[in-house]
Amino acid sequence: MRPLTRKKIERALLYIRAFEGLEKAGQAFVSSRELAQILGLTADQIRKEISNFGKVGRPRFGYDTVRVKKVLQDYLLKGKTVRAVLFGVGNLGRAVLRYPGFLRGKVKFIAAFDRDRAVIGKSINGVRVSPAEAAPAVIRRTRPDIGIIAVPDEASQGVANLLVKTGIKGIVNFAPRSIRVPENVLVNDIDLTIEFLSLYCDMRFTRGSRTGRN
Amino acid sequence: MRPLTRKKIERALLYIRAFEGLEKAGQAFVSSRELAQILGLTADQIRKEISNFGKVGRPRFGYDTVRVKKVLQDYLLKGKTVRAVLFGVGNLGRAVLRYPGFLRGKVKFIAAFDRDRAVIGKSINGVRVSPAEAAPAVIRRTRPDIGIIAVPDEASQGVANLLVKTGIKGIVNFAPRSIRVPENVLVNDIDLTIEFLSLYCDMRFTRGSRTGRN
DNA sequence: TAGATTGTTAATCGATTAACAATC
DNA sequence: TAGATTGTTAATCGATTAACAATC
Repeated sequence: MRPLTRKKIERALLYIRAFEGLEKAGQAFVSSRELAQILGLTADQIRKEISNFGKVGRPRFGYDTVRVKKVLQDYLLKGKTVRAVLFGVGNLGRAVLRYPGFLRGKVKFIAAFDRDRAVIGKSINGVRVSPAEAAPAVIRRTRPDIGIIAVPDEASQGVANLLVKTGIKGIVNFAPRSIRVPENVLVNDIDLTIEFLSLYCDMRFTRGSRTGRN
Repeated sequence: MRPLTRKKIERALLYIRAFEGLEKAGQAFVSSRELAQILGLTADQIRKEISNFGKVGRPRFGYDTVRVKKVLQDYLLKGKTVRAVLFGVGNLGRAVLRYPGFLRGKVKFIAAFDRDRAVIGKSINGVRVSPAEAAPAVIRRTRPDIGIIAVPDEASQGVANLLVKTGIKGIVNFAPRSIRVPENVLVNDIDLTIEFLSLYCDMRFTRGSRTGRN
């Protein structure tokens, strides 16, 4: 199997999410056509993409929600939980720590850091906030998978440098400023302003409709 | 000029962001090579994409940060501010209302709605929280451009239906569940779990590096 | 068997990369 | 003028759509 692109990974995770919902609703099988309806994609695309993971569907029946979900999960996550550390416990940082989707999901925060005395020492959703200076030692000891940057713009590059230095290989960056990292570190930028504005611009350019980020 | 794809719109907004930063730093010109460094893209790509907007660069000098920023902004936003309404004033909703990037940016919240008595009537960052029942009337009167869904999963489709009924044509959906909308309504899904997990999966598949969502 | 639905191959489309001629 | 940097054309690559043969 060829290494998946980011886009294919995202969509595979979307399928997992859909299978989970169907499983919870007690639906044992789903056709590519029904999945397409649910996700706002085309049946062709779904069949093609799921077939990346083997012949997991059954003609005449569709996909076994429980089984295929498991196949995708095993391939993408191998049962692992993604362990994350957060920098910046402001409004956005707190919302991330309290985000209910991570509970069902496979993301777990193992530490949070801030420079503000007012939040240091507090626990948010079970995660203790430590002073930023403690970060290198904590990270070297606990070996998290990814780091989340939710600090003000000006501080983002500094945090990125720190994360890189401690050996972190993946960063989610909520700060609306590009950070520089070495070749072998992956960054996922989430800029809320761009997310909102791009939708609006797209509305004014597009004829038909498109859903999601596709 | 052909209608831009979502991806090209997003990148144009990224260029605007970069030009703003350079302008603020007092830099009058920037080359495609330097921009590429800053944004983690290639110079070729940047030149090609900016040339969509006309011959706005100067050989030997590069791009006039102030002027080119203005060209892109005029084309994409025509000086407009995007007026948004929020549904769901939980942790994530509050973080969105207080997000500092929107101030500099072109996004303005004109109303927020919730079902929880505890938050109704409060003002968050200058935006008053109204009961969900008031939404249709407020939206019909104030005509916002986009609606933001930050309610629990189970309520997301209901809010989407309400938004569609009032004539909203663009929705940012933070709920980790796909919503169904008519063809002519655009949805931008932001699922934090998928954002985090896709980065992690990508780390485990990728050889080299890639930045952002490209 | 007949029919529905998958898996796969071919065709189209858009995005990225590479190369170079145009230009200040 | 010489040289650097843009704008544009051509080549490659990946993603999407369409069509259909394989399969239960």
